[in-house]
Amino acid sequence: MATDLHATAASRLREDGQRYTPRRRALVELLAEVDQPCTIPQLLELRSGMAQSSVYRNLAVLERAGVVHRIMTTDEFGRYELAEHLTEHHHHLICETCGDVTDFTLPSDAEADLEAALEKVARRTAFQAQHHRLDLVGTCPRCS
Amino acid sequence: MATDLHATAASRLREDGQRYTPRRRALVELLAEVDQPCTIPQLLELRSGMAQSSVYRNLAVLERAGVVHRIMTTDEFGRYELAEHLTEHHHHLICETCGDVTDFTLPSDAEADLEAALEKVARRTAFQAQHHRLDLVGTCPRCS
DNA sequence: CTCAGTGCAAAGGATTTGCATGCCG
DNA sequence: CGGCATGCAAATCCTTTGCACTGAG
Repeated sequence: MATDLHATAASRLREDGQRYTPRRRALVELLAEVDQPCTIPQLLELRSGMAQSSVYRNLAVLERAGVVHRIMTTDEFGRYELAEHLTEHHHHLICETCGDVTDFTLPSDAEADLEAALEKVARRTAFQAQHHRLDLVGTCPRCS
Repeated sequence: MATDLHATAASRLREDGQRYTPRRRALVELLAEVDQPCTIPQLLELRSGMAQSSVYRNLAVLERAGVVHRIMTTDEFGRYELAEHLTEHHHHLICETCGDVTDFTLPSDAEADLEAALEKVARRTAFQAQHHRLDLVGTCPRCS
């Protein structure tokens, strides 16, 4: 599992002409452990000792290689999570109070229906869709 | 139509203890005309003569009053659109190349199915959902 | 006269970049 | 050796804020 994760990450980076350095490995490991989208400050706190600029730079490299994904929620902070190739297709619960983001999945039939509907929209509008994004915005249990 | 728009905006502001000033009216008018989420630089260009700080401040006031809505896409720019009370429920096509955002709606049955599925998720996770957000991310016709 | 709204300029804060150093190939 | 990765510090860029001024009630 964890081996697969790093092997895949390494191979993606290699294809992009990049190395899988210890810092990059550490970031991937961290994101896998936390299992929810993280801000850079959070990552820095969890693994102090890494320069802030290195975190930004390495996450940018990992994103270009398709290993991680950057999401924007409702605030200004970018959040990073492992790319869906390394996890599974999911959506987000966004708490407007504390900013926390957690994952959820839709029953596969609902997901399939949604995809079919979006497919039609893309065709109708001549939009080249790469992926969709579905979030619930509100208040998480801890904040309500 | 346009009368309704301004009347509603004015009343919402009044309830919030705010006035419907010429600048605020101009912003609402602009957003209604453009009919797609706009960045502050775009608004400034369309209606030069307004101080940048006034645009930021007035949009913040309008947002608190529920007249406009601020969305984040994939970049750092906040984008504003009229609140759904003043338009209709819709979703977004986000172009990763040019950053442009356009609206689309789902067939009402698909929308209803989606809402039912999300309702279940909210109950299951004890998350107080205020609204949902669905976007297609990809490349717009002009950029592809 | 009072107080919110406005413009201008400066401050904030997340993110990026320049540069010197260190390390892997 | 050569070149990318890293740390540190300075620079950027969107956004917010302080302050003096103006205008409506």
